[in-house]
This record gives sequence, C-alpha cells and structure tokens, in this order.
Amino acid sequence: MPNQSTATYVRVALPCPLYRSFDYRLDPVGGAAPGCRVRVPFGRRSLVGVILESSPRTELRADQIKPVSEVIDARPLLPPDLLALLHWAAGYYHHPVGEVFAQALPALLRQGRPAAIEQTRCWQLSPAGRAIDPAGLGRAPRQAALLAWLAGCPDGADREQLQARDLYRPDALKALVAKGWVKELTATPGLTPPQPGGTAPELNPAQATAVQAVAEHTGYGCFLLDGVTGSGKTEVYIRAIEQALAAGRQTLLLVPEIGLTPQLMQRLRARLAAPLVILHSGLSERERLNAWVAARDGAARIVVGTRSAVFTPLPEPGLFIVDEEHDPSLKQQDGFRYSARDLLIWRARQQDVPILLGSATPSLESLYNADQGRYQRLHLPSRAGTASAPALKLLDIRGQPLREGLAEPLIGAMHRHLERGEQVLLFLNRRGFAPTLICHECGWVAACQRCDSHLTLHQGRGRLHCHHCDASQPVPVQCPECGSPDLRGLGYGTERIEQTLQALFPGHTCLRIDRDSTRRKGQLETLLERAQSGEAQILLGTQMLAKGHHFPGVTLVGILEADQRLFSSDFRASERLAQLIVQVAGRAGRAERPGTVLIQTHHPDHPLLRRLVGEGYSAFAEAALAERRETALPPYASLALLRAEATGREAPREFLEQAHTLAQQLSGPEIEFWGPVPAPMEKRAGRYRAQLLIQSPERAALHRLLRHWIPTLAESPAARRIRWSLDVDPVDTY
DNA sequence: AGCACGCCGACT
DNA sequence: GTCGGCGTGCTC
Repeated sequence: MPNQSTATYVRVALPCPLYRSFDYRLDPVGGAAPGCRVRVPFGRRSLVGVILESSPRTELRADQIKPVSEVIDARPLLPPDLLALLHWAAGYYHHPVGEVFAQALPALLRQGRPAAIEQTRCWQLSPAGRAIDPAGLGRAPRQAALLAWLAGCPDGADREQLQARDLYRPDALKALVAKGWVKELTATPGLTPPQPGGTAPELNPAQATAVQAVAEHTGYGCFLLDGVTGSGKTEVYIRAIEQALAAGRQTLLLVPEIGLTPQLMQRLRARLAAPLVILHSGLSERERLNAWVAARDGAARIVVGTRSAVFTPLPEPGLFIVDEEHDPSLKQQDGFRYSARDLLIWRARQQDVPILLGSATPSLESLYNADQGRYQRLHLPSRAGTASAPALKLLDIRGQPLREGLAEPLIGAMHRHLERGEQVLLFLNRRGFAPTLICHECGWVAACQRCDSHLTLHQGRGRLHCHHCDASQPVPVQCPECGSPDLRGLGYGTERIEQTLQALFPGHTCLRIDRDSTRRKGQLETLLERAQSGEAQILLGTQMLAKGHHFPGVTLVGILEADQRLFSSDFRASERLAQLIVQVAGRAGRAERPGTVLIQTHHPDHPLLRRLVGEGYSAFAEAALAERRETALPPYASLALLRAEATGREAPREFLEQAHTLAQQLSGPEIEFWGPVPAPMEKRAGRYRAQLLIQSPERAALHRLLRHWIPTLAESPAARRIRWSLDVDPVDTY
C-alpha cells in the first residue's frame, strides 16, 4: 500500500453544552476513523466522545493538545450517514454537537461499554408450567408470583425484567426449573423471533394504489398517506415493509408512543416474518443496547420505535415510516428539541430511501408540502369495508340546562344508543373530580403554591392535586380564609362525570379511562379489554382514549368540552382540536354501523369548527392554512422560540431583553421579534418562565441569525444565571 | 455540564 | 481562626 496517510489528530464531539468540538492527538499513530468512540481527558475529567473527523494536521500548538487516552471502537460505532445526520441536526436545531451525539446513543454506549449484544439468561414458562394454576401454590408465594408473571411473557423474562418487578428470586426460579414448569434459556432479549400467522386481507383499490406507488418508487420520495381511522393505513405499512424485506432492506417505523399502540405491534408481529426490535422508553438500558446493536448490524430487519429511534443506524435501509405524523410527541420537548419526523425526512433524502408519513389528520405542514408538490399524496378515501365515516354534529349548549356538564340532547342520544345495545364514548380532557375548589362563603380558591394554577379536586383520593407540578395535599375540611366548611368543587373532571353517569344510567356499566384509573401496570389493558368485550357500555376518558384503540361497538361519541382550545393563545390550538375531534371520532363505529359524534360547544358559529363539522378535516385544513398564510405563521413562515426560566421573576426577562438587543444588531428587517413576554402560565413548578418568539418568512435568514446569535448568547454571563433553551420549529408556544 | 479557584459570613 | 456560600473561568 503506497503512502497510507496516517491521521494523527482527531476532532471529537464531547457531551458538554459547548458549541464546538475538541482536537486530540492520537498517539499510537493508526486507525481511528470518524464514528469511533474515544476516551479523552477533558479538564480534570475523563469523557467518552465520538470522532467527527481525523486529520494529519491541527491548528493548535503542541502544548494545547492532549492525547486520546483510549480508542474504544476498532471499527466505527456510527456509520458516515448517521454522523452526517447528527451533524446536520446539531446545526439545524442550533444545539451543542456533543449533546446531540450523546442523545443519539444508548446510555451504555455513552458510558463507553462495548457495542455488543449480551446474551442473558432468561426464564420462560414450559407447557407443563402453563397448566399450573399459580393460586394452587399457596405455600410458595414467590414461585406463584413468578409463574403468574411469566404467564404473560411468551418470550420469557430476564433477570433485569424480573428485578424491575421485584420478582427475581434465584431459589424460587431454581425450584420451578427443577419441577419442569419453567425453562431456563440463553437468549437475546428484544430480538423477537419471527412468528407470523396472521392472514393478509385483500387490498382495496386505494390501498393497492398506495402500496404500488411506494413499491415502484426508487430512491427518495416522500409520501403522505392520509386516511381516516379504519381506512387501512396499517395494511399499507405492512405491504410496504414486505416489499422492503423482499428487496433485502430494513425498515424504520416511528410511532408516537409504543405503549399506546399494542394493536399495531400485534399486527406487525403477526404478519411480518422477519426479526423486529422495538425501541421505547420502557426498555432497560441493556435491552435498548441489544436492540440498537441488532439494528446496526443488520440482524433486525424492522425497527419500531419512538422518536429517539430516528437515530438508529441501519446498514441496509429500504423504507422509513412515520405513523401519526401529526402527533406532537414526535417533537422532543426539552433539551435538544428535535422533530423526529423532520429528521427522518432529511435522513430519507440523504440515504435515498422512500418515506411514508401516515395520519388520519395530517399536520398542516405536511398538507402544505403535499400541495407544493414536495410530497406525493396517497389518499385512502373510505373505511376499509366501504362504510361512511362517523357524522360530526355540533351541540349548541348556549343557555341550555346542563346536568353536571351533560346537555339534555346528549343524554337523550345516549339513552337511545344504549337501549339499542350499543356503546357510548364520552371524551373529556380533564381528569379529577373538579378543576377548582372554591369556598362558597368567601370565594377563596385552592391555588397551587408553585404554579399559576388552581388545584384539582380528586375526590376518590381525598386530595388536591396540581396537574402542572404534581404537588398534592389533603383536601382542607374548612376554608383557610374564613373557616367555613362549605367548600365546593367547581367545574367537571372525569371523576365527577363518572359519578353523574352512574346516577343517570344506573343500569349500565361505566368505565373511566384516564391517567388516574390506569396508574398501575396492566390496568389500561384490563380496562380496554372490558370495553372491547362489551362488558361496559359507557366509556369515559381523556386523551388516552383518543389514540390507537378502536371500539367497534361504540356508535355514539360525546365530546364534552371543545371550547377551551378554540381561544387558546397557541396558534396551533385549533389544529390540535380538529385532530383530536377526528381522532376521537375515529374510535367509534364499524362498517355497518357508522357512529355519530356530538360536540358540546358554546361557539357553534366558530368558522373553523363549522368547517370541520360540515365539510371534514381536509376542508378544515384548507381554511386553517389560509388563516396561517394571512397571519404569516408556519408553514408560511419559520419560527424559533427562545425560552428562559428561573426562580426569580426578573432574571428570565432580563436575559431575553439582552438576547433581543443582541439579535436586533445581528439581523435585518426580514426577522420579526415578539416579546419578550411571560409564558402563558408564567409560574410553573416554582419557576418563572418567559419567552421570545423569532419569526421570519425566510427560513435561511432565520438560521443565519441563530447561527451567530445562539453561541454568543450561550457565553453571555446572563445565560449562566438562568435556564434557557432554543426551540426551532416549536410545536407549541408555552 | 462539571470542576476548580476565589473571596466573604457564621461556626467548632 | 476555619467551613462553605455561589460567582466566574475553563475545558483540545
């Protein structure tokens, strides 16, 4: 080999909030390529970083440079395409490059552990064990508990999983193995073996067209798959994944929250005969590392994960999918505030791979991009099985008598549907009994000490709770101001409506599904099962009920409060409300029995609401986009939001004022500033928050400003005294 | 972020 | 007389 260039210096991304990388000398001259991890001295510490590039030269003097203490990876941990993605993301979101890298890696890799799958012992119920009733093991409660738990783990459970539930008892396990009820095996947890068995339904013409469009496409292309719940998006995903598998390619599927989509996971597992790994927040660090390595080495052919899975390296990518692309949880809401959807689109273009964005209620951004011809729109018009979508109706409750929050026409409709043996779903996005506790004598209201908010009365637990900071206290027996015992709950939460429903419909079972009623593990599943079996006829719930689960027996949906979101200060509020209404509506009905959706409102003349109800989501989106154009808001302008918070009220404002002054010097007339203003809820969890909105019709101009402004800001003394962050393309403004 | 250095209040 | 408060400086 002639003249092999020997890189002597490496540029390293280190996990610290600094907007630059650091150069080190690589002493035993030799191979450490970009993407390898190194351990380096940093100040008085030793850190693990990732090599960004290597070079035979450096601009630093010899005495300014330290040697790499250890090269951790002989071969790059991260492939060049992922380095490029992370580098680009750091630039686009104006976030320190080392922190971006740190976020992208599983914790064990961040700590310098080897990128290797660790086989672990795991325990699985044997067929004999399956026949045993754990309740019969009265004198061996530990063994009984293990049997009961393992019955729910078809793939077995390893030590870490058992320990997490305080079930790990070596003696008990040994005894169960000796009895032949449990098998001990060595396995790679996480890499689920293929076990297909589901049958493929026939595609309707729209589905077939969609699958064909993706299959015939070579290279990058972005497809917006838009169709109501039940129109068969999942089937399109499955067929497209099958095509990718057949071509020897991997698929990456992003979902908003895995815990909320067990039905999707079941279907994928039942249909796809290829190793599949899942990446989500519930995994142990070992499970996460195993899944990551399986994906990177190509052993996993399908990767399903929540937003951070966008950073999973794939040697043979063939298809990217973002399910529920409009969902705000695809955007990280603290620290490195990236949009997993937007990053995956960038990655698709860079890796020349088709990407499918699916939603029954596409984001206005995506609809706009489709209109502009940047995305190809694939429309699934009707529910598979050719039934009409549920009819939406506004229920004008102005001046109407309400029975504990329910209008008479809604109660009447509920009676009619229940009498026909059908189910009813009520949606109220507010848990607890009442959002306010007020003294009937003097008007005193129970307020949170740490937030600008009222405490919510939770009658079941006899406590007052703050839904913003999680503070909790017992309900006072008398007013702390005037001593009156007459304290009353004002307004309605799910707990209270549940009580009302039990009184109004004594012959029917009501299930309340919210964060309070599903706190314990497995409770959500139990409740959903009781709902789907028809054991309960009335389902009442919050946001939790709006995602993922379909209730074919439900023919009437009531949305109890739509109004608060109509007049929110957040410019995305009406988009969110429309998405929520359509998503909730989509929970109901089946082919032969389309549902009805009644929306209680004090504003039946609200133009966007009327548009949604009268003409559907697309028409709503068109009107909402026109409004965005007039007000120069996304997607017709680019936004960034600088947030600041501190324990004092003044410090965040002062920091933002300084930042504002600096930014005005750095920018031209094409940039507009709004603020600094206090956040809509200024005090939250004991901290005062303020924000400065930066707006520009030109994305490039906005980014030119941010590129100079943010690193300068980070070094300013004021920045040390407060907590601050930059949100590029914010999804909400509080 | 960490971690050290550095100069001012209440404690053995 | 010290222990320790957090301001501020630096990290190849």
